[in-house]
Amino acid sequence: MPVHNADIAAVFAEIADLLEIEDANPFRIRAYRNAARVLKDFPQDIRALLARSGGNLPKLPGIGEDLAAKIREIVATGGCALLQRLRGELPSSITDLLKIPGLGPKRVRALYHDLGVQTPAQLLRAARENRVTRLPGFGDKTQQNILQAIEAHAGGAGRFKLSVASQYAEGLIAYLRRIRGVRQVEVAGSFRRMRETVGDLDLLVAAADAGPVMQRFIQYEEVKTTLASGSTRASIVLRCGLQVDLRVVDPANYGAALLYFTGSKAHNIVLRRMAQERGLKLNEYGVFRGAKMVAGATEESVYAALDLPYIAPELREDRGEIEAAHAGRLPRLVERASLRGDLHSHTTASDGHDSLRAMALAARAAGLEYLAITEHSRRLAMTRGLDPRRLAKQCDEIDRLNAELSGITLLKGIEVDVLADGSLDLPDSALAQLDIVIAAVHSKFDLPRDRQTERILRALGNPYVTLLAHPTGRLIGERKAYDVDMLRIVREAKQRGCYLELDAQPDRLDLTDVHCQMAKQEGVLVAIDSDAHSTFDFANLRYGIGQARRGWLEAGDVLNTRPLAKLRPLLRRRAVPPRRRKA
DNA sequence: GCCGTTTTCGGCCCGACTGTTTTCAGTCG
Repeated sequence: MPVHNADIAAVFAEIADLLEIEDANPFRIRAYRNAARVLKDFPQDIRALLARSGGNLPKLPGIGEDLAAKIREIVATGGCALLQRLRGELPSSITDLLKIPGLGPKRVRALYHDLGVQTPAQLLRAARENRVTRLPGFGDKTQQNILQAIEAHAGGAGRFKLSVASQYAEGLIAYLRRIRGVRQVEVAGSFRRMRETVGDLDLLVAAADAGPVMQRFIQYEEVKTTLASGSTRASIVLRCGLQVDLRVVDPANYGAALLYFTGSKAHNIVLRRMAQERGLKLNEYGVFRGAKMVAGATEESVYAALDLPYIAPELREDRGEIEAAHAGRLPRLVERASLRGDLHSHTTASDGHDSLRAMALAARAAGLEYLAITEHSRRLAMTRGLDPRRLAKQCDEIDRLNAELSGITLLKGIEVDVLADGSLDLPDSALAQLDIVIAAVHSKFDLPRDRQTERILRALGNPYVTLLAHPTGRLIGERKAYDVDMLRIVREAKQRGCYLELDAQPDRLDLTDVHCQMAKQEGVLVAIDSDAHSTFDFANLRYGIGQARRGWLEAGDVLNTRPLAKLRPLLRRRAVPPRRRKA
């Protein structure tokens, strides 16, 4: 059973949970949580790394001798003696109780020791039988909140996709802006960091008088329940199940508050420590030397007080951005305005909703110079995928439209299916006439890792393939990524002169941020594509940009920031098989 | 458990809100 980075991270996360319930040293607990986070995001396969280096792990932040030994143990045995010991002392299922809002380690321990409660179901029964209130520190209200939280949890609120949360955020922002005295409104939190899903919305308002804002907020028409409501802070749950936290601050503190509520938590902790080292204190109101505030009105002022340049929200994950900022090596992140074209789109010829002409005009209106039309191929029958004859016909239509339209150039392409054995769904003769060939996996998601990887490597070996579409095939919250060795794929792409796609559909966002970083490190360009199936879908490019920025990509790392004249040679190089390229 | 221009010990981020208490522990972000 191969051990992946996520498996090691899961072991450390469970150890942290169990240690917390045992009331262990909080800094020891933090060390395990920190290690879990570092490993989960680590772009290279630790197991492979250990195998190559003869058991030597490179120095990772927050992982010292002891944790490195545990990583080796987990990779070698699939388990961890410490976790086994902890599970002997506490049932493993008890960590589920920690996920219930309102329950922390202290209460979970009391529930287990005094009532024998090990699972949410048992807790539900205990609360219904009125046994929870008998515990010291638990009152009627707490029992009631536990009941509600478990029932809400069963309803499966979970995390919301960024694009979905965005719809609710827009209505709320407009509502809050209309309140008298409100100067600024912004969504902070993971939403501002452009994470692919968000657990809640963190709204920040600048206003001299918080009272009216707090009052109006809990009166918002979509509020289902109010979880908390103080003088400057409140939490509500919308009817859709999305939790929204509001904080109102004075404009003088807005920057510090925005920084604080944007997070990530890990980023904030590092900043606070830096403040301490400089004899300062950083909190959500500002940077203080003693009682004197030295910064806080803007985020820039706070970073400057810590001798740092401004760090973009998408980078604030404590994945090296603070070190990079300190060394003056922050990336100049790609922006939506840098995109000159889009290399993946569909029309009514396959499963798109709009005509070739409509898509061309919409792309132009979205500020793009070129758009590749890349229908599905015949294998994907449910999308009415193209065969060579229909593909040739579409190429003729594209020629006619290109002659007619100005300000936009259509490129001839195909999103050709990669068959189970890695061969392609269309013959080379059909691919040879195109500007761009995108290879895509739409079937056989469950092949074992080696076969899935070999399949994709073989597809990249076809001399006409230029781009690998949505490389892991995941659908956020619906379908897991298929099991592939992404590093091998990235390196093969480099070798073959191919590129990887970041599909900007909010359901896909595939490549992930971590894989973007991997591609950059290996020197492989990424294409940020809408995969548009309608004229509206070009708006999704912003989510792709967000993901790319989280992956540290600069304009130069993105294929389709090139103007058409510079793009064509990059595509053409692949379109000519090496053996025919003689003088 | 990690870490080090305070270096092998003694630190380790900070404040709001709730509920159950009568001054604060627990939880959350």
